[in-house]
Amino acid sequence: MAKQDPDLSLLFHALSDPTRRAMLERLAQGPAAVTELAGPSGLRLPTILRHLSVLEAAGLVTSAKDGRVRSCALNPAALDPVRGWLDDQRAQWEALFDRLDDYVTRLMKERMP
Amino acid sequence: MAKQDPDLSLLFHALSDPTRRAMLERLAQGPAAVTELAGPSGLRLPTILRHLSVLEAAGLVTSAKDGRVRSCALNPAALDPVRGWLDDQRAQWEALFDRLDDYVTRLMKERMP
DNA sequence: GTCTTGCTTAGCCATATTGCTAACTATCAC
DNA sequence: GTGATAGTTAGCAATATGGCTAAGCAAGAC
Repeated sequence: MAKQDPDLSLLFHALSDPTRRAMLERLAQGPAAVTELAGPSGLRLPTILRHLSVLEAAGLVTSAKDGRVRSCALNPAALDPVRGWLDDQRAQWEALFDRLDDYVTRLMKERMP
Repeated sequence: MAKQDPDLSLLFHALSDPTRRAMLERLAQGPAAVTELAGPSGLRLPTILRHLSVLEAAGLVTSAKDGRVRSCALNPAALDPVRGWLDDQRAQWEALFDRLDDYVTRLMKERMP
């Protein structure tokens, strides 16, 4: 058990901050400039820029500069590993609970034949 | 855009650490004691205990002490908010790309009638 | 050119996170 | 009771995170 899946760590960490989730939700409405992304957050631009760099490092967002405006957009494929991990976990968890269920059922039969 | 969804922040933060994900994966095989949970990680018990408390704070794991052994188990419902958020995001992202697609299609038609 | 706008960089501060060791408590085996 | 086992608590150190201000730079407006 160790430091595998750095991607997942980056992704989950990027998603763990409400400001960053709000930025993603804003971008789900369409591309936006940095100032627009800061929007109603009340945070300063440098702060937003750091959050943006976290989102970019995780691959969730891409941005490009057009003139003096940086336009930011979602990278829709980026959440795939997250979904994959969640699906795997759920599958394993369900298998576990099925096993526990079987176990309990067997116990019941043994005790109440 | 603000500090809503403290649950989501706790959950994503709990999932952002590979050690904690490994602990969850171990628990997906069945309940385990703390020492067992530390297992091959090479980390000391106090460290594991802190990770455990993060997982419990996020609601992902429950534990109870039986004699001198603390037994830990998954809480399968805990990931639901995460799945919910991901599903919402995906739906919005798809809607966005459909809109962009329509837009491009319309542009093409206007230019190449 | 000059000014404004939009972003960027550098650097500071407070707090949180992640690891550790050392010392303690509580149970179980004998 | 004695001793081993399983957690637990307290506290330390290094680093990461999230916010800020101040100062800089580049593009567009005039």
